Amino acid sequence: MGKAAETRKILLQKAFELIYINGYQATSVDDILATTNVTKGAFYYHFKNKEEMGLAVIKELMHDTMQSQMIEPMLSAPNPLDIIYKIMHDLLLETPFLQIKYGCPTHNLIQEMAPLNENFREALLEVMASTQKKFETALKNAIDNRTIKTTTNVKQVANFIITGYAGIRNIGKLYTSDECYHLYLNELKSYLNSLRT
Amino acid sequence: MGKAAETRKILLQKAFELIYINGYQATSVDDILATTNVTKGAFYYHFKNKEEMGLAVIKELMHDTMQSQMIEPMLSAPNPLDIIYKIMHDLLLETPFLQIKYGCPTHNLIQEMAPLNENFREALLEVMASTQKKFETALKNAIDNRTIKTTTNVKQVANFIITGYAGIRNIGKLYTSDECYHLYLNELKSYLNSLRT
DNA sequence: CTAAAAACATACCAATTGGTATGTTTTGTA
DNA sequence: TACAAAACATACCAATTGGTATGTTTTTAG
Repeated sequence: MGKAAETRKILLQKAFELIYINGYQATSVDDILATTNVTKGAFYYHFKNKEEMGLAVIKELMHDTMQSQMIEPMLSAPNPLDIIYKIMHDLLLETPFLQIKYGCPTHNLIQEMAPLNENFREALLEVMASTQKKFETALKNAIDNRTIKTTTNVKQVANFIITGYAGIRNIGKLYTSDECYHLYLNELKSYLNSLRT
Repeated sequence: MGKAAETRKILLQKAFELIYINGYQATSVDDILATTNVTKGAFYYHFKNKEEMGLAVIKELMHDTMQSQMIEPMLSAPNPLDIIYKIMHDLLLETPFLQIKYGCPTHNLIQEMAPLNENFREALLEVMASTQKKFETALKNAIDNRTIKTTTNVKQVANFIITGYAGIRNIGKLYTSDECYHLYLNELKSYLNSLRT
């Protein structure tokens, strides 16, 4: 990677981290510059404005992260239902970067920016649409496996599962322990079992 | 209500609406003043600072609204399970003030403010804790009714249901139609049925 | 090596922010 | 009615914001 591309990557990475903690609007360009030792000239050389940078964070960083966090486990699936549970479990309890207090970067951004900015909404929609597709594929496999009922509405169930994750990342912010995560995971397991043949 | 109390109420109500649309941090005191024809002097007579006003919105407005939207339907419950579904249905599809695009005021504030400000977190936790208690009571009634399994973990199920609502209010922001709400409600119905004896 | 383009650095700016200082008006009460 | 306190109004301020103008340095291509 060239030096310029490196600078750009550093900016995106640090912006991502700050946005995760403080939100997009509350993260100032100056904040990003202060924590990267990059200057304003460099920033506005790489990005037309703050919005373009924010969109690049979604399209170039979050999209790929989401994919690698979903695709890889989803492919090596002996039992799709167990894998779905494991993904949720690992995402909630075994991913140190993601903290209960700060929730999920993607759903934070959806909550804050989707209503405010159409470009953000569309970029985030793409991230979530491709994630949902992965779940739907896993569920189709589970149908073929005869693991779950053939009458299962895979789109509906995938939507329900993702919705639950988005929700617990929200509710979790109210608490100071991971108890509610465990509570959620237990009931998720029951729910997933209710799908079985 | 005295005139001063009226002014205070107007400020809280308009602040609530603006915060719902734009978020707490993005809603400036000047915005609130401009849309209420109240002056800055009056604002800072009624509230020590912006934070105190925000907390008053939660404690004096949102808490009561949430209660009346939950308690009343929850009490007149012939079948608790059906009532839970109806509450969700009405909240999502029959409450004009709440728009898909802007989600739910409470969960918006949780997402934005809980990690940033301990006072907000605690105030919001109280709102959600009392809401969850209502659901737990309804579920206990459903157990006594023999509607749902006696082995049901009411706390866990209540948490799961609320979590789903928080989630769909988040995911819904990505879309321009209420299709995903219907999708969610359909699967919620299936899930609730899976709880039955 | 050299010129031009890419990459970065510095200094600045107008607008907006939450908040304050210092008033004036209104209201309750003796 | 008198007067003090409550309620409100106006003018200001320092800090922060995203962004720009105008540089200098570093790469790259011929």
